[in-house]
Amino acid sequence: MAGHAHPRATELDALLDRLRSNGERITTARRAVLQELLDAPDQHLAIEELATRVQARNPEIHLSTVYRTLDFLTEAGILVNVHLGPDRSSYHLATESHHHAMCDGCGRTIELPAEVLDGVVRHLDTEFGFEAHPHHVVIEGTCAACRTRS
Amino acid sequence: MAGHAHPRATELDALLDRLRSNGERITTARRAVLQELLDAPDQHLAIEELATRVQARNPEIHLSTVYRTLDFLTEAGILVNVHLGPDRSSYHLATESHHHAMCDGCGRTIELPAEVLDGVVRHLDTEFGFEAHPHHVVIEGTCAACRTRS
DNA sequence: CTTGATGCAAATGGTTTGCATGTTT
DNA sequence: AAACATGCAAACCATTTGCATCAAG
Repeated sequence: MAGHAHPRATELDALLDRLRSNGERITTARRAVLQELLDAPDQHLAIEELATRVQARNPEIHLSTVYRTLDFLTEAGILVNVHLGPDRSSYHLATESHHHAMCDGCGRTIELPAEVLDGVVRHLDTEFGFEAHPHHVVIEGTCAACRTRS
Repeated sequence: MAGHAHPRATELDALLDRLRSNGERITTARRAVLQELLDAPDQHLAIEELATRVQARNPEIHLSTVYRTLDFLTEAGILVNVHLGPDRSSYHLATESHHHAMCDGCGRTIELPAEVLDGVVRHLDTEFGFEAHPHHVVIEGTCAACRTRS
């Protein structure tokens, strides 16, 4: 089949176009940060790790720029910040909302579809009049692998 | 009815007894921190707020001691640390596990019984082999009051 | 008296900011 | 050329730590 040569590049371009059409500028730092996030296996990266990867390819990008870029992209609605715990702030693309099952043992994270909380959302509405719009909720526990291991 | 004079004092004593029986020392700082937490309306306090209240009654207690005390009590299993967001770390008593509905509008928190997540827990087990033990999960949304206001 | 907790002050470290310079449009 | 992003270095600020002193058991 022809015409799907670089899926990552395509995704990146789509994001950059979104910025452009909002009148925002495309810079090396913004491109690099998005690129690394797209390339990351599960697309979740702690700031430190992200900065390391960005700087591996673009040593001129200063850490403060990474922070500013992250803020900018979050503000622009392209990224989302998830708090996996104290000092475990991580960013990923703001695609559909989803949740996280985080293993206490290995620290790994399983992505869960947004629907896993649908029941709870309904419950909160009828019971408390609370209109929940949970994004990136983190649920702790032990993953299958760590479970058998112990 | 006689004999229930100071419920708070009684609760405090129970906690202190727990420490004592573990061979831990009872100090002014520990007593003061627990006292403030017991006195707080919803028993959730950010560190800064907690420290302010503790020092209002015991000016000699240094901020670093508050930190050390919080760590100690958490280690001892008497307190739990909840992360309501970036820079919104708060502590409360480790009674039964429960969860939090946090309003984006007013920042207030509703306490939810642990059971609201039972369905999810079951789901994660059967679906992913993930043994969830969620403590103090935070679900964002809009509370009833803020809902009508807008 | 012994062990461990505290006050204080100094260090730490992640994040933010001011400003001059370089880029994007 | 104008507006904005970046590099750099310095400022910030919550949290931590070393050490001499004090208090609990």
